[in-house]
Amino acid sequence: MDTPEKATQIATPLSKFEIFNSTSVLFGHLLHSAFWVLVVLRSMLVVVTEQKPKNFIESFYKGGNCLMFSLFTYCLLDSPVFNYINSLSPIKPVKSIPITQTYNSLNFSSLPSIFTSPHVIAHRETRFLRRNNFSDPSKAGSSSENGNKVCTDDGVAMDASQLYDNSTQLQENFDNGVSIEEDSVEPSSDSKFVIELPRALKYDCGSPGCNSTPCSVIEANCVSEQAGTSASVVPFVEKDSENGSFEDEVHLQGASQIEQKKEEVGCDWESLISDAQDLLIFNYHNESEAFKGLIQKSMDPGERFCTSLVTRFSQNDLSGEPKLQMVDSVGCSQQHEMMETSELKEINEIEDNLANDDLNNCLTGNPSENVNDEVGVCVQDACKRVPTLHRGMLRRCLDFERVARRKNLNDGSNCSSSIILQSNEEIASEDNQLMPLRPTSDSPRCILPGIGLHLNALTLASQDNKNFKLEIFSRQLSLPTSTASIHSPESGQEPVQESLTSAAAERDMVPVDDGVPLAEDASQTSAYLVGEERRMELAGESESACKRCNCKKSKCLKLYCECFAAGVYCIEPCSCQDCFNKPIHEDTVLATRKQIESRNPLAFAPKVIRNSDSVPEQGDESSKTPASARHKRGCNCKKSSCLKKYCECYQGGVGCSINCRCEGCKNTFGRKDGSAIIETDAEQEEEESETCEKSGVDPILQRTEISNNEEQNQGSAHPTTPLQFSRPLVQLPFSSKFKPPRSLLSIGSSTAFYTGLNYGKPSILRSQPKFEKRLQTAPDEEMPEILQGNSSPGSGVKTVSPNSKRVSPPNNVLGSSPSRRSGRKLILQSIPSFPSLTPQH
DNA sequence: GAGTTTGAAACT
DNA sequence: CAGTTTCAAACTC
Repeated sequence: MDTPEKATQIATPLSKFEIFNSTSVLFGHLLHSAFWVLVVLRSMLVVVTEQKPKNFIESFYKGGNCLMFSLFTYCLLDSPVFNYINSLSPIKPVKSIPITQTYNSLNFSSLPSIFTSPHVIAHRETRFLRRNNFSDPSKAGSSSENGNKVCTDDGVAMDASQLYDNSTQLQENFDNGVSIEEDSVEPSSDSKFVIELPRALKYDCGSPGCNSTPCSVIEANCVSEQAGTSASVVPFVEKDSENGSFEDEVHLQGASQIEQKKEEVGCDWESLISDAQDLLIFNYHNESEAFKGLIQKSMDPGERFCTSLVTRFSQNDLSGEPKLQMVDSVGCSQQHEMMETSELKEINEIEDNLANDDLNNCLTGNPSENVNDEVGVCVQDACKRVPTLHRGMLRRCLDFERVARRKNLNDGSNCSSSIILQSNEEIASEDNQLMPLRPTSDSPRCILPGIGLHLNALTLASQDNKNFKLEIFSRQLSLPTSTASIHSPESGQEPVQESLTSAAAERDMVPVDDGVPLAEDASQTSAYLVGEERRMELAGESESACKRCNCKKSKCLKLYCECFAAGVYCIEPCSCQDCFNKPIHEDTVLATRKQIESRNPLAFAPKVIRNSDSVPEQGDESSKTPASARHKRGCNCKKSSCLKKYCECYQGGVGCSINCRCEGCKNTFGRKDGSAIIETDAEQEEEESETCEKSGVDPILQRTEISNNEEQNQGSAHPTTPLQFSRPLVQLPFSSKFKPPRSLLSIGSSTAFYTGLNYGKPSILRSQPKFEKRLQTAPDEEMPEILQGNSSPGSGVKTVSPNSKRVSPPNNVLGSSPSRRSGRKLILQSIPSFPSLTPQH
């Protein structure tokens, strides 16, 4: 180009050389186009013919036409002449990579494999749409994409030279601050279609989330890393398609690991797939997908995440219960096969987003840098991990109720619950894996909750309105934080917990918000799951929450067994003997449970009731203290003076009440006779300190309790079930006996509780101040009524909160915010159970 | 970890 | 409903 001749020619507007050059380029493009058109046609045919090369295609393929063409193309493209032309043309070797890959794929890869994974297709498709619209943002992703591409090519010996060239070129591009994308894209103007494919391929590597500014920055700095991350996405997909469970991989393996794996597995194959899939997109009409794409296009990167989620879910709603299936598919291979393309797509998408976002967070080291993205990630993350959560939840949280439901559902197409249960056993091993994670970090926890929730959300969504779904997801946003924490140690634990808690609480709310009775199997199941998820979270938050019995004679089928009482199956940590409280014996467990409930409907109800009513007895301070809550039946301590955990009141972090028959009560949380509190300053201080911790929460709790109280009357046996929803009592409370540390109890329980007024205790005037306080803090419409009720002795309104004991950890305080008020009622209903650990087998 | 204490749960 | 027994957690050493 620098030759004298060239220089002379420059004067002329269009020299022969240029013409030739352009012509050559055009020719090359035409060849490319032709080739790709062929490929597309083939792909289409394949799709049409049920993804199998048949008849024409097969003959064509076998006949060598394709091969011939490929060879021809390859020769042309690889020939010195073409190379020369290429060197002159704006189209850099980068572009040739896809071609090469294609060539390889055509010759050596099996067609079927290409189309086997709808996930991938969907995956790519989405990207495809996005990229087209966001040329700019794509730059950011492009770098990674290119990087990924290079990686992909690594596996191909043939392309070694080209790869080298490409790499060099890439490097140059980066050095110059110019993304490779530009090079490849620019030419696209000539033959858009041709370029499109390569680009699509790139997209595979790129994450949708990369559109965000942060991502671009990151990519610029860390191309290689990004590439790796992006690569990680693919493995998930593959895994999914192969095993039906990719979640574990994701969690267990770091992004880097996955990356490596991907590379090892077969870059070539992947690239091929990506190409083919992109092509397939044309044939694969997925309404939702298209819709999604449109939305994404129209939206800003930041907003896109949320919107996409919403859209996604809303779509799911419309489509029925695809999501649910999707989730289930994890545990149920059968369904996996049945999964629809749209579902798979969604999953893939989510995964991609998650992976990318996570990566971004990691790279930046500042997860919170891009709030929008983060949020999106979180949500997506939650979605992504749904399966995993399920497993986690399944572990131990299987509520007996669920089991019962499961039976009912067994036949049904709606296998959500059943699947979960089944998966329980199947996934036991997996769960175990997860377990270890808990202690180490929040990550596991985070994951679990999110997933479970997600599933629930999905289930619900399919059945109910979109709003509901939206809420769920929006609530799940909190989870993301936790997720982020996983990647970035920086995030404090508190935030995570908080997020979790809030998420849990909110989740609980979900069912309620819907306002849809959960009586029906499906709905119930979903609601149930939600509760379980929540439990899981709680469990994760505080190990103490985990039930670990040591039963020797009760076979864990009596309330002696904490696990059983809590409505969870025994797990490995348990030291029980002859344990029947396992999924294997679900029949027995259910029967026993029913029997016990028949005797005492409140048997599985939370023992501690968070109730404002209790206050009267104790006096002003009580209002501040956990004393506001009361033990359902009261203790009967004789020797412990209610100062040890032998005392259920003390254990529950609540003061003794009139209901207690204790002797020599010295309960620091509140004595049977309110006077006691006043007597000891030390005690007061102690209580106050505790109160302070909870002070923020109390109002809310009270409110919630109040609201609940209205519905529940302990006088009736049913109060236990929060069940406005018409849920059968049995299902309700799974509760209970969660015995968290005091602090936890006092605070956490609030969300889950089902509160009621204490048994007809005479209300004391002293309580008045408390009431006032309540009113101020929690101006609920219901409050006044309740208060009145409280004031009237013998009102008989009691609280039965299934999970009263299972309160969320102290950290929850933060998590619980006034904003949730509306949801609280709902939460109570859905919360029935407790978090459990891994299911044991 | 073994033994004791304790009080709820279960039984009569 | 009260009394007794059984049971497993809580506690102590």
